[in-house]
Amino acid sequence: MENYSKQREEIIDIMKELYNHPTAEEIYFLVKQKDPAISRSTVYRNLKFLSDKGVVTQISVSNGPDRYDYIEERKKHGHVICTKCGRLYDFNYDLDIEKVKQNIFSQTGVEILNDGIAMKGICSSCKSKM
Amino acid sequence: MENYSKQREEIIDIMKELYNHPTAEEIYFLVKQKDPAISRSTVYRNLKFLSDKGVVTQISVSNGPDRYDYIEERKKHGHVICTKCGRLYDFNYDLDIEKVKQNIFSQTGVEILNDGIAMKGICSSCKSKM
DNA sequence: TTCCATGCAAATCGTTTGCATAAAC
DNA sequence: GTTTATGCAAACGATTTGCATGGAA
Repeated sequence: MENYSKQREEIIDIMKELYNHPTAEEIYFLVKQKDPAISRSTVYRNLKFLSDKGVVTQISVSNGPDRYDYIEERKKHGHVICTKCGRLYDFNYDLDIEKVKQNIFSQTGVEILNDGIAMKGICSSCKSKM
Repeated sequence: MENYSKQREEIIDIMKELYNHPTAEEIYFLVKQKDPAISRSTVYRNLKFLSDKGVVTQISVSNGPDRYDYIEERKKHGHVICTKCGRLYDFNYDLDIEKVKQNIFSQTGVEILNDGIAMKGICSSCKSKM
């Protein structure tokens, strides 16, 4: 996995346009509109490749398919998922995040990735229904 | 799902003893040693039930089965996973986490759960191999 | 002309479901 | 007795894999 391919370029192009954390399946259908011959496994293979390369983030959510996010350097952010409705929200990093990262590093030796912050909680609309 | 059952009690008992974020499969085999007749689906059903009830936490990790953690009130902690080797580490909450939670709440309206903090990063041993 | 990526279908993994039986209330 | 939980096996969704073909270096 190092060579150019038309399909990989198409996948990256689509990812750049999307801001809603699409699933592999959603990406597959969108790319398919431009390139009907593309196969599902090419999409999965490339998403894995791209997340290894740090081009996209893979967000694994409970009880559902993984979501993907194109990483823009200028927009570092974390993700929060509502455990009731499954909705995924972005949030921007603040100063305190850096302190938390350092604390975790000193406790565990793990260096948190720039996109590696994911939280679980309950969103306001779900909370109001309880 | 509200009644007592021997199987559910056995699952909870096992969970209380484990501190290594076992998978459903691992829990199944451990309970099976005490109760060979128990079925896999009973384990899955009860883990889901218990995580809905807030007795255990469900931790979803990329490219692998979910992990479960018995929640002890006195030991609130978050989880960090190394994206290279998949090892899962605990870390304890600090003061700054509260500030981060508040910031996220004001940005998104999502209230972070006590066990809802999961991070991704690279652990020291994987980093040294790069 | 060698290596890497693709498309297809089958396989795999983790988990959920339908249904008959058994246990709780 | 009625409800709820279990065990089994089959179904399921998401993802991965083997293999033959096609494209890139």
